[in-house]
Formats: sequence, structure tokens, C-alpha cells
Amino acid sequence: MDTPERNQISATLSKFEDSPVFNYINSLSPIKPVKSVPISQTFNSLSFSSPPSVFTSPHVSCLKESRFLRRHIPLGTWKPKVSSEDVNKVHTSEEETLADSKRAHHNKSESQENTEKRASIELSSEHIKFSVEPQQSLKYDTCGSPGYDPSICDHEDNTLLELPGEAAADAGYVQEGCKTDSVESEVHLQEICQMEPKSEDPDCYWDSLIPDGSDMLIFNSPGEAEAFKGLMNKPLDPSIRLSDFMSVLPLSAVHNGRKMFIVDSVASGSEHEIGDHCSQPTIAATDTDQTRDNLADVVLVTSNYNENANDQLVSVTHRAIRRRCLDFEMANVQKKNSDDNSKGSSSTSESDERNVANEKQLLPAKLNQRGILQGIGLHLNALAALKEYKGIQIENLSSGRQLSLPNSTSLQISTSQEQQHLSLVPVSSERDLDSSDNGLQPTEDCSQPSVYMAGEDFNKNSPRKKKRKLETPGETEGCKRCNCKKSKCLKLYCECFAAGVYCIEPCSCQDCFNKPVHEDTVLQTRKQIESRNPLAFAPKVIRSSDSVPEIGDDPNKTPASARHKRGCNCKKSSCLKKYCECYQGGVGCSIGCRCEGCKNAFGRKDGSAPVSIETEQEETEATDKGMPEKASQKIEIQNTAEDHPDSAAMSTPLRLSRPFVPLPFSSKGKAPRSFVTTISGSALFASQKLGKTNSLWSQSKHFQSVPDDEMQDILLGDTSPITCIKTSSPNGKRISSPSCDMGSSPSRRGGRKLILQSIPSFPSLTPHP
DNA sequence: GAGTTTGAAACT
DNA sequence: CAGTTTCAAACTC
Repeated sequence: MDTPERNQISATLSKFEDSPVFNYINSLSPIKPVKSVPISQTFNSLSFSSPPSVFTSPHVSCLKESRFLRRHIPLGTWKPKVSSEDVNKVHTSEEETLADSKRAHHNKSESQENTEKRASIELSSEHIKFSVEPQQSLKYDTCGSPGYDPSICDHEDNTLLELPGEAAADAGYVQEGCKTDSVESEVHLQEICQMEPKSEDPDCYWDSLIPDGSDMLIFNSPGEAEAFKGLMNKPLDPSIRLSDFMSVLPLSAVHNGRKMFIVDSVASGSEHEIGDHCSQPTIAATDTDQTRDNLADVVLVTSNYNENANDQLVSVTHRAIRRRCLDFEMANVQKKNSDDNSKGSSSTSESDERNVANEKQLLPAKLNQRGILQGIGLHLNALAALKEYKGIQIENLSSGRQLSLPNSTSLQISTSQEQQHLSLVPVSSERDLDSSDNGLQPTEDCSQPSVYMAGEDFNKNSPRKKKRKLETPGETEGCKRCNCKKSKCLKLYCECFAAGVYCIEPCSCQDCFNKPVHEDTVLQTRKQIESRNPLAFAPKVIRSSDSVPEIGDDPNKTPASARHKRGCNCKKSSCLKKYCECYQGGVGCSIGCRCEGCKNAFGRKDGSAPVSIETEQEETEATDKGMPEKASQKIEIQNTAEDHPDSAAMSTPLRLSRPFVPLPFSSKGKAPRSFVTTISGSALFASQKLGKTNSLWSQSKHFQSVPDDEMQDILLGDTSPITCIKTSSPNGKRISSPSCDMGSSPSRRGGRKLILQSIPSFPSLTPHP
């Protein structure tokens, strides 16, 4: 699809205001009746920082990096509101099928070419998608969420992966799955337009909204809506904390301090129509009066709050704007005046993050020291640390994040979790490695947890989601689901807990405490466990690889190795079953493993080629279960050729060298849980927090097996070269350090440096040179 | 779906 | 630190 030039967008928008169409739109009711459709709540991890929840929900998926946050908003039926020619258009037809959508979209793009512009709406029976092409937009995909339709997700994965440079293409780019997104967005834009105060200075208004380089964040998930709702329901309180918003909004939306649109279209399953409730005037008044000067950057559009929609909407909008002021502006303010407590207090982590980004240099020192507050972490915690460092009072982020709303699906940010994730920076997921050309982009992974979904609530609202989840094993299964009965999901036995995610609906756990409601307990428990083993929540599988070959590395050689951090201890399974964490994680065993009779198909402990006659037999078994024989063979070959027999960490090139090969795991197509863990923790955070994946990526290498001590050093900015990081678990179990075998590879060095350096650039939405 | 096996996690 | 117990996933039937 053709995407109008980004820079054109602003202009276009401006034009919008003046255009008759715009007026027309404005005249329309801001919100059209919409049937809500169960939506996948998940928030995709972004490549930008987004608020992690204490535990992110495991069911996140499809992470894509693009400058544009895109969320799927499956609107059941969305009624097209406007079609405009000048502006470009909105093609709407209520009942267009996807095919129709495509067509429409296509047409749109054509028109866009002509006009350069902007919003186009297409409706699809099921999904309305939107695409906005602000210069800098974040794309937020929600695919992979529990209820998310895998097909779409997959599709998007393929289609949406975009190189930074190609971001612009997004808007225009529409594929079936993706296209719909575009449509949705467009629709939302319309709504926004409608909602936005007309009376205001159009110039200022739109400028503030979308204009140059604005980042657009679109929220479609019901959960978000709910979360907002909760916040909004509260009386407008100046003291509202940024964190409150943060819990709902992805940091990414904020971190740049750019304009942000928040479009919330559906309350899951809700069939209410809101349109009538929203009154533009009210909103306009609110926004304009107070924020005019500030040029509200955040526009929240809710399409369907059932009750009191009007009020809520207004308040939401208002707050959103407020938030904007606090965040974006605050960040700046803080920079300038750390003294400004009034704002500072209200400023939330977002600001902090931004600050961090800008002042990364500060991070190192303080992070570590305090770093370890609840977990350690760069992200919010880091920010917190930073704040403290600056003498700014740190706000208890966690408290703020928690959404009190019952129904809120909110994205909860958990301080501890975030910290941990950051500190541990897990390795990228295999996919990431594979797909990312340079590791810059975290790929989305269905398994990535980014959002907590109130399972119960969620279910209630959207049984369909549940169904979908169940129906889409590949995707959903990637997500953790526990079945704990006695551990209350507060032990590492619990996969959800271990993965740093809250238990959600699909879990069959009993007496589960691993829920946002028990955040305190969860955090406490985590602390306790971490005190025992700082790496307890680190990804089990550590991958140290850069997707990008490093200088000096043999191109043919897989740059990375992946190992189980602790190594396995298998005795009977021969490391050929998922009992074996190494195998489960799709990595070979290393000398760090204490396994007996290792036959790990991904690489034996002794470094020998994985496949032997015996193994083959075994593998046959595996194959039956879904492991492609070829894959295994391939693996073997690679191992043989590449592994260093003597090297402690036998590399498992598997993932790096080839595109993601389905692991031999379950016939169900379920990704190894280990992977999930890794992915969820690392990739997600990396992307979310740092925005630039690559930086994290690199970091991840280091973090992978870096003990806290070292980690601290690193964070502190200790630049002393670390040739090989030795790690050991508290209990004496060995932790392989994959990187070691690489020797003092450039990657390592590079990664190290990156740790600090990369952090800084907060999610700058602007393209990276 | 119930029962068994397995190995990590937790405990002593 | 080693041995034991507990636990839940993986697996089998």
C-alpha cells in the first residue's frame, strides 16, 4: 500500500481541520454505535517501552516493532461514519467483508496517494483495523493475545514486520489481517476527529494531536478501556498519578513525549452503543479549556462505554490530556526542574523513563545500588532509582499501577517485575533471533505476556475469547497456563509465576494468589525467592546471540548460543523429553548440565552431535510429536559443525542459524514453555522498555547469565571488560554462560557497552539513523 | 481423564 | 551441600 509520507501527515491533518469533511465529521456524533466483539486484550509488547505489569500477562503475542502502535480492534460492527474525499478518506461500509476491506483499502491508498492522506476507514465484518501513518507511529499488535485469532497474528507477523525504515509503509500496507487494522485505526481517527473539539483552534488542535512525529497509540482492547474507565470514574483529581495511567497505557505511548492517541473502541463483548452518549461539546470544553495551551497530545476515544459513557468519555479524555501534560511535559520539566515536586509527584514512571532515556548515564550508578529494589530493573524501577538519585521522591509505582477497577483488564505494571525483567533481560526469543534481521526488532511472540487480563472478568465478557484461546493452541499454548493446586501459584513450580506473569483465565490453578489482586503477596514472594536465587525469575534459557553477525564472527557460524541457564539434571529422560528443561527450551545441553545419558537433540552435553542411532530413535518419537525430522537433523549437522566440543557451552545454533523451526515440542504445536518464559520476560521488556530492541538485545546477552553482581557492575557502568561471565546459582548449581564460549567476541563487548548506551534512547519514535 | 513418571523447586 | 520432600508438568494409558 502506499503510504503517504509521514511528514505529509501533519500537513494533511491540518488540512483536515479546515476541510469540509472535517467539519462534517465533527458534526457527526463522535461515537458510532458499535457492537463490540470480544477482543484480544493483550497488549502486545512493543518495541517500545510499555508499562509492564507486575507480571505481564502471558498471553501476549505478536510483538512488532514499528513506530506505530497498532492494536487490533475487533469491532463487531462498526459503523462507518464518514467518507471523505479530501481527507482521504474513509471508506466505509458496514458490512464489508475482509475482501471488501482489502479492496476498499486499496482504493483508499490510491486516493491517499492523491491527497496524501490520512484516515481511511474500512470495515470488515469482523475486524476493523486502522492504520494511521503518523510520522512516528508505534504499531501495537495485539495478536497473540489469548483471544486473538492466530491466523491474524501469523499473518501479521509476516506482514507487519517492518523495518524501521519501512514504517511509513504501514499505513498503506494492508493485508488481510493487517488491513483490517488499518481500517480500524482510521475509523478511530475519525472518531477522534469527531470528538475533538471543533471550536478550538484547529490548527493547534490537530497539530498537537498528530502532527509531526507524533506517536500514535491506539488502544482497542476492552481491558484498556475498562482500566481507563476505572481511572476515569474517579473524580478528576489533579493528583492523579501518572502511574495510574501507566497501568493502562503503554509507556511506549508516552515515552517519547509525543502525541498520543488513545482509541478505545470496545468493551469486550459489549454490545452497547455509545455514540449517542458522547458529546463532543463536553469533551471539547474540557479539553480545550484546560489543555489548549498544552496542546493535548493524548486523545482518548472510547467507543463503547456502556454506562455513563458520556461522562466517562469526557473524563477520560480529560485525564488523558492531563496525563499528557504530566507525562510528556513533566518529563521535560523534571529534567529542568527536578525540584518541581508537584508535578514530579504526579509524574509517573513514564516521565521517568523518558528521563532515563535521556539521562541514561545516570542509570548505571544508581540502578544497581538500589537496583534491586524489587527486582532490579531498568525500566520503571530504574526510573524510580533514577528519580531517587535525583533526589526526587520516588513514587510507588506499583501501587499506582494497580487498577482498582474490577473489570479493568488493565495493563498492570509491576515494578518488581519490570525491574527484574530488565535486569535479567532475557534473551530474545528464538523467533526474535531468527526473524529479526538485526535483532532490533523483537518479534512478537504470542507467548509474550504483556498484559494482564483479568481472566475472570474477561471471560465473563468474552467467552468467545476463551474459546478462541482454546481453539488456538499454537498461540495460546505458547502462553503459560498453570495448573497449580498447592503452590498457590506463588512458587516457581507455577509456570506463570515463574514466568513473571499473572495467572489468567486459562489457568486451572486453585487458590491462586498470582493475580493482580494479590500483587503485594506476589511481589513479596518474588522477593523472597529472588533473595534465595536472584536469577530465579530469569529466563531459563539464555540466548546470547545477536542476530546480526558480529565483526569477526564467522558468518557461517551462528553467533549465538543458547543454553539453559542452570542446566538440566535429567536422569531418565535422556534429555529427550520435555522434562528436560534444556530440551524443552529447545537448547542443547551443555557441560553445565548434570544430566545422565544426555541425548538432547539440540545438542548433547558432551558436545557430540545430537543425533545418533539411539537418538534418532528417540527423535522419531519426538518427530511423531511434531518435531520435524529435518529440523533435528539440521540441528545435528549444525551442532556437529559448529559446536566446540570442548567448549563448555556448546552452542546451539539452532535458532540463530535458521528461521524459527518449530521445536519438537508437543504435537500440539505448543511452544516450549521455557521459550515462553524467555520470550516473555525478555523480549517483551526489552522492546517495551527500551524501545530499541537492539539495544536490549545486546544487553540481553549480557544479562542472560550475568549474576546480579555483575549485572550491577554493568549497570553501574563498569566498563571493565568481562571476558566471560561466570554465573552460578545460589544453590551452587551451575549456570552456563553461553557467552563464554564465544570468547571475547565482539558481540560481547559490544553488548556490554550497549547496555548502558542503549537504554538511553527511550523509545524514541523517530527513526534511527 | 486418571494415573504415572519425571525433574525442578523447596525444604531439611 | 547433600538428601529428601513437594510439586506440577509431561507423559502414558
